[in-house]
Amino acid sequence: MTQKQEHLSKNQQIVLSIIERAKGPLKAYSILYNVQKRGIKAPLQVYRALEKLIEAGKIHKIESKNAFIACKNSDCEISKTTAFSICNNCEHVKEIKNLKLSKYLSNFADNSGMKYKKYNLEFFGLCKNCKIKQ
Amino acid sequence: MTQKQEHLSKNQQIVLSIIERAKGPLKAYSILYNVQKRGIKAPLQVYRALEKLIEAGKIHKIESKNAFIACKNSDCEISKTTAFSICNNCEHVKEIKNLKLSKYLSNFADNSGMKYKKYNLEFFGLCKNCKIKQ
DNA sequence: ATAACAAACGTTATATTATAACAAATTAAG
DNA sequence: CTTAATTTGTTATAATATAACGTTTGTTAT
Repeated sequence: MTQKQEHLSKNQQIVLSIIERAKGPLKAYSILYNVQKRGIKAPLQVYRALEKLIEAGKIHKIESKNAFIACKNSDCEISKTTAFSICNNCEHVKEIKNLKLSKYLSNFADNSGMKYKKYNLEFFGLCKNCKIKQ
Repeated sequence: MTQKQEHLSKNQQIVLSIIERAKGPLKAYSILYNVQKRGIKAPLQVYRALEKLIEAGKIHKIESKNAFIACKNSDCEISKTTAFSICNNCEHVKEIKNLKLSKYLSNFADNSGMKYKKYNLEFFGLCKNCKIKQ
């Protein structure tokens, strides 16, 4: 029962709620714009909250987009292993939850003698909808 | 024999040669600093060269670091599928060339109906050297 | 409760990364 | 050659992210 169920601070809660309500990944300055009515005025306040939320596994950063998305994988406790599918057309992003994939990658070892504790995988392609339309 | 053996322009050659000589990934503004003696004066000249070099598969962007590294996988013709190992301590970055891994990921399909043509995978951990020292 | 410490906050300034817009020069293709 | 496409040079500016500092709030141990 020693869940890392962090208590979230006020700013962290505000930022998280914006990200959770969003349909897709949000950029930091777009978050900032959205939370100004709630008293958060400066970029740094947003970035600090983002940092903590990432540590807590509540959100992930989509590196190729510099954007942030809520974690839907409730069982990835600290979620150091992430995979996303990204549509090149409509920009839709979805976290991939696939046990085989995550096992495969978590156990991956090459001949470098390096053991990996963390990875981030971003797949790109056309989503079902956009494939039809084109 | 229809290799996409692009002719590289002057600026593209200059930027590529800097990246190829480097021991690790280089940041755009560090590249800029390195090529100023060769007549490239502005960020945009560097970014334009980087863009073309990525398209040509000569270099890759390490998204988590906003840095650029030469492609050592001579057989990845356009290299839309990339994997890297990154040491969290010494920051050493190495492109992973592993046929099983690339086959596995290239063939990966989840239930979303999305077919992936491109991916980028970044593994994090401690390299052999840093593991010993700690 | 309160002292001691850690975490979060607010604020200003600034660093870092990346692109827009436009005109001139160079290169490739018919 | 000449037309089209690409690359270049240049200035300005947008977008993303962190440094530094002092204050406030929250936690823990006595």
